[in-house]
Amino acid sequence: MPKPQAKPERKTRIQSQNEEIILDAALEVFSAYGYRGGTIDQIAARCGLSKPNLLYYFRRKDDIYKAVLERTLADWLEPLRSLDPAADPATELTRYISAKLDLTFGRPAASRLFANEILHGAPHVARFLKGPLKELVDAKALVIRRWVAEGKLRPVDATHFIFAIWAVTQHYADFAVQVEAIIGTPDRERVRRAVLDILLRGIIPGRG
Amino acid sequence: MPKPQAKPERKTRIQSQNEEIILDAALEVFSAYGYRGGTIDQIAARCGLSKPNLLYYFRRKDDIYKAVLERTLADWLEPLRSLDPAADPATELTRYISAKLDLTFGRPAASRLFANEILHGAPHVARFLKGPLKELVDAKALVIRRWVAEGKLRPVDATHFIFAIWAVTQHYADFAVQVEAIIGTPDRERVRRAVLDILLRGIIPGRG
DNA sequence: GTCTATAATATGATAGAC
DNA sequence: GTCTATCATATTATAGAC
Repeated sequence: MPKPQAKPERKTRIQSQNEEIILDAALEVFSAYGYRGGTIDQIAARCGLSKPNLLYYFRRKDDIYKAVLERTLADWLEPLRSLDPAADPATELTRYISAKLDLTFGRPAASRLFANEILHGAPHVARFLKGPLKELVDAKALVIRRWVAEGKLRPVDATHFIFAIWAVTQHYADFAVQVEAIIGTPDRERVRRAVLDILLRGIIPGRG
Repeated sequence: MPKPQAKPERKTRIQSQNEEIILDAALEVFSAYGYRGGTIDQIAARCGLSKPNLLYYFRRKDDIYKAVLERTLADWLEPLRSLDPAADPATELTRYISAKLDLTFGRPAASRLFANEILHGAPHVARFLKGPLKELVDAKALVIRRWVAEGKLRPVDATHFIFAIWAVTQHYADFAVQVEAIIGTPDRERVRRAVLDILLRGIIPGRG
């Protein structure tokens, strides 16, 4: 959070704008080097502010990190949240996986920031994982189980299936340098087809 | 590498033993906090050596990190390497995926160390990725394509299928705190069955 | 080989002028 | 709000006694 000056005045446009610039730069730096590895100097340099000026907007390094992390969490839940129980499973799962891949390729830094946070024990988002995330996954696992019960989907371990979707899609952001080392810059449409095929062929009736 | 004293004497048992202890401690520290986040102090404290004493065995922090990373790379390739083209695909892929899961649950710190290294651009293992790893993946993708051509496996994008296996199996180590937040400590056998089912059902003939 | 002490550097954070 | 200068601390790494 930015420090409010004496009186709780409304933010100027300059302020909001600078905060955005800082958070964009912080996302790049923290996702590339980790929390400990990224420095305030780097972030300041990247957005053309002096270090003390940056620290005027965010008093401490930790505040910057929390802000950039929180900004990504909401977006992260959205695709799963919009999984519609009333619609056709094949359509919905295809849409969900495609949306996750769009995030992966469109905002790889956000994926890597989140991956880094989890990888190192989720010190800043433990509450988020055990609260909103768990609730959402539990709810959507129920949706999948209902689809299975209704015969619209072949039997599958719902929660682990969600984990598999996350793992496979985020892989192309989190392990991008490895993917690139092996196949060069991946063709997004080919990735999409391959991933949909691998994840869905076995459980969409009439597709196996 | 440990610094050889004046003459290239053979290592004493104490030396080799201490190096092992140091590398074990370093694996824990670096995998938990990242390269930058882990300190020599932490590693020294964890293995009961003084910091200068530790630096007698490995002159620089970077040397410790490289050593512990290299020690894991060979083991990481082994399961894929042993994929047998002459054997039955269903058996081989089941064995491979199970072996990966055994690594994930048996040595999660090693998985997280590697994940962290890749996540941050693979500064230390770029050559490994473009050399031995790429060669191995290319070779094993050919094996899978042959199986498909022989009708032993349904059509699948071989390389992306290997990526999917990596992603799904390593997820249980790299994102362990997230998994735990959602389902508690996972039951390994259930994970194994779920993962095998999700990854193989669609492409093993007669299993869909 | 192992220790204490310490140098050298990097980095988070603040003081105070403008 | 933004800057220069600087402090305080953490951390890598070394010197030199034992």
